[in-house]
Amino acid sequence: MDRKEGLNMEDVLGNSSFSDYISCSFPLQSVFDFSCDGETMPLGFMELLGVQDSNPSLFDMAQQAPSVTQPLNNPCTTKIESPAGVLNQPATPNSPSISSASSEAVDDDTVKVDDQEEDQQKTKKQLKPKKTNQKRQREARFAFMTKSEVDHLEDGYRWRKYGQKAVKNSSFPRSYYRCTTTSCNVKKTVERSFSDPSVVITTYEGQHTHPSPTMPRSCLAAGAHLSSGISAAAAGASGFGMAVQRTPSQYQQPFGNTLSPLNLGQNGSSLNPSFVQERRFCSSGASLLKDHGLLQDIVPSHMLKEE
DNA sequence: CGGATTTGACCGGCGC
DNA sequence: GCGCCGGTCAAATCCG
Repeated sequence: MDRKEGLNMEDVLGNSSFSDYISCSFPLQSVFDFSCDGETMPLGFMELLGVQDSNPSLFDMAQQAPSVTQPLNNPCTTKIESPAGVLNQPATPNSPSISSASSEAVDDDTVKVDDQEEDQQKTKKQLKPKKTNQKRQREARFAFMTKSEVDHLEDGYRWRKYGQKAVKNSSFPRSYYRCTTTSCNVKKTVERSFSDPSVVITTYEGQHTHPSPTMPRSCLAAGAHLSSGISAAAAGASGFGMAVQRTPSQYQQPFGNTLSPLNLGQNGSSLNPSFVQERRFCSSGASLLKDHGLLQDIVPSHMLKEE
């Protein structure tokens, strides 16, 4: 839709893939690296990403954190690229462009959507006259990369695929998903990196208006407990605090537990650190694996048995 | 049978 | 103005 975003993406990527971009373009830009093997706690991706507007945590820390750069396919590693870094902007994690843009995008849209959607759905069914004047405003987007063999990663929410398109400059199609919960207009697109087919690029758009159907409170607490202030603040403040991006280890290449979030922001220049949180299951994180009750919600039972 | 997925058509925005 | 492209719709199909 917004060509701009496509262009932004392309601007960001150039002719290369996200992975190239991530691993090459900003090797020294604020990168979180949470290793499961070392002393570092396996900080859940969820917690890392669940950052909202005025919340300083993630991107603030992204700027302050020591830049530990590791190869993309470092085992059991979560990387978060600072959006500021991503766009090669001055390190101003709390800059107005970040917070204002994100809140605007979110708040505006949630209001508009109600309004427009009604309108829209009435009219659309009669041969889609669609919106007239108003440019459609898009929700803030947030993309990240996951090294995974499966395209559609479980994230605790239920998604319905509503489209698939071939992507220019890529031999892999892009899939479009929408949250199945009524009144929740979160969307996500999933595509594979052209240059590195093992990398899945997931782009979320919008905010869930409901808790994750598979996310128990205890997990949130546990997540907050596991990680320090960053996660607690992040999970609490985020509209997506309840969202869970799970990446069942059994889906992934043993060496490929890599997630590289990219915040695309509302228009590419402003960044919205809203949302998705990822809870990852590292082989060493036995405690995290205990909650089979949860797992059963999102992981087919036969997979659990295989563990 | 109901829900999810597939897939071709359609639409709007943007660049040339 | 035109063509390209991303995003969405919706009928057809699949699947449990």
